[in-house]
Amino acid sequence: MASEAGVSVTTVSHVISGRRPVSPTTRARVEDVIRRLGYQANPTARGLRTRRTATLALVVPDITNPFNTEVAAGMQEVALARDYLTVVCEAPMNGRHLPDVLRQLTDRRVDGIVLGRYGATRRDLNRIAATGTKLVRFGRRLSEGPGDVVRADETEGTRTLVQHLIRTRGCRRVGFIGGEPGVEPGGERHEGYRRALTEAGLDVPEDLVAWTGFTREGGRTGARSLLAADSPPQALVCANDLIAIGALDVARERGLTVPGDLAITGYDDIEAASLVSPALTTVFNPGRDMGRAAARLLLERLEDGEDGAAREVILAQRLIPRESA
Amino acid sequence: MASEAGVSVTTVSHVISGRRPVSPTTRARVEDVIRRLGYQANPTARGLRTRRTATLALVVPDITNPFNTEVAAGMQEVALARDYLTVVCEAPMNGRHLPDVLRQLTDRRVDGIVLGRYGATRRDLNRIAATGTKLVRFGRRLSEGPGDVVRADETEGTRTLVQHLIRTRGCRRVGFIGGEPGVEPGGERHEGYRRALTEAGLDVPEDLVAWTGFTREGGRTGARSLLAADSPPQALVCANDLIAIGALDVARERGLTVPGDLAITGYDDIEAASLVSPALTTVFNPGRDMGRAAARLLLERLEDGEDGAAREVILAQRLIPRESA
DNA sequence: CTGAAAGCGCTTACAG
DNA sequence: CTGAAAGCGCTTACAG
Repeated sequence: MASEAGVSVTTVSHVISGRRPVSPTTRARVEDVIRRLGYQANPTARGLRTRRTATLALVVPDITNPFNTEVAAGMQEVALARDYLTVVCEAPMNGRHLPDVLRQLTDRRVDGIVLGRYGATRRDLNRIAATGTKLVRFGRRLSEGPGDVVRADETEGTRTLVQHLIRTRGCRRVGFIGGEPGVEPGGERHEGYRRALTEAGLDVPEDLVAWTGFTREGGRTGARSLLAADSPPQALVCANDLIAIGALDVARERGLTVPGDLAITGYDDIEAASLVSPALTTVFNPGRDMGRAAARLLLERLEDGEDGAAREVILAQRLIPRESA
Repeated sequence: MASEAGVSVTTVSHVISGRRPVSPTTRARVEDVIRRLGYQANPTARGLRTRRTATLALVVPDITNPFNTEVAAGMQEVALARDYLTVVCEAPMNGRHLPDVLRQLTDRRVDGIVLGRYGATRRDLNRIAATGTKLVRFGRRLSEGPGDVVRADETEGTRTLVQHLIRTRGCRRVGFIGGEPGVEPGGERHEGYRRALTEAGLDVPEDLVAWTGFTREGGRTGARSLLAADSPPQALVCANDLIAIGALDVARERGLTVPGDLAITGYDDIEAASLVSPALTTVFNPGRDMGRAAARLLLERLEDGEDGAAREVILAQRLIPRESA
């Protein structure tokens, strides 16, 4: 390549990187040969020298979860534009695969890791940090370890949803079906529900809150129990879409029209949310935006000389009004 | 590392690779230091020498499609066991991003590419082959270009599904709603439908076949038109789950019970298939198995000295009997 | 059974 | 404005 253009490899390197001035004529000649030969610097050799691999990794508990793939797509979108490759790795929750996968990644010298999952221990995080690999975590607070943080505002998302419910349907008795007790993001979503009711001057009816599980079955159980209350709810705010689909089942079995007799809301906007009948009013979790934000945080530290304190980016969620509320 | 153990880097390299005998004592000493230091050979340096990167790439039109992520998970499962990394890249169908993404991948010297999408031109394929990168394609015939092929037997899958329908529900008038005319895998699925009817000694009712689109709306249109036939169908075989969900909508709007008045089947087993009411009887596309098979084909050529002619692996599909038929 | 040395293809001080 | 050379950390012929 260098000999083709009649210059040294040094010069070729510099016209590609732009790290030092090259005379216009030389530059033109080299660029011409580059184009003609379709030359592309060997990333492996470059990586050996620079100790950079130009790759970002996303680690998730389940690569099959659509939210996670949205995150991956968002990361790839910004990474590709900066000539970084995005790799997605699955580290199933069961059996603590996470340390192994993280090790694989740091051994391969990826430049940055996005931990799109819960369940990393402080030790896992510290080990990553120790290798110098840049880190972004999802969903947890900044204080809980090294690395930048990206998260969605679940509380605000639920608050907006419940406001919509109150405004459009005029409900006054509003119930809540959470997931497993104590498991996030159930708590944050419950908090948003409380806040919206309080702000609207409504009671927060303790008899209309059920904690079951983040599943369709949990929704059925929860809905049956809340519908049995002395003064049954006009609306059911469900902590995720699966719960809401279970609540829909119960409404159908009771012959209740939705949203006429009973309004129902979900959360997450999984594919099925728009496929059930009536289609679910829900909140879309901005996975793609979170992926974008995470990649940007990484790239700023990797390429733009950012070296300040850890940062936390909180993204707004988007209300998806459909038929069920 | 080498100095720690009091041996040359040559020896360290050989105890790791096992490519030449090392005396038991030396080996033990080196292995001890490796363990103590948590030493791991730098893959970048190794790659520069061996011209191998120990990475496999999966290219898909839409990383968000659950089928594609299943494929990725299957690839990763077998790749990880052989210390290969799997990277997933999205090349959207619109705008011909594919050549760029492919170029990125070959520039990075990935060892193998799995093309999990339709729409690659002969030229794209030849370009990959020219770089020496191993290639596996999905869903097209062997004769259509270089590389090994993995595909699911869609015709057989539909045949099994329709046999099930006939056997369990005793239907004699069975309709078919396809996707866009001429677009695969609609044709293969239609073929399986025809075969099952013929084998059961039933008519293939030309007036009960509609070609619409692979969407819920397509299903609605198709179902309305077939239900208007002089002698309406007892069952509707739909070319995918979305179409079946649309058919379900129409059954509900007409007050038909499913499967009592009308049996309905889907194809693919998307998440929503088990979430709608009644749950869809459908066929599961073995994405994970296809990913596994693809990675194995690649690894055989990369690591096991396989250098024979192109191979085609055809995987069976799995019937998922649920409520709708 | 083991080691010294070349070389993979870059980047980057150093020199001019 | 440009080039010769060192060096990134391995693997692998070559030599003993």
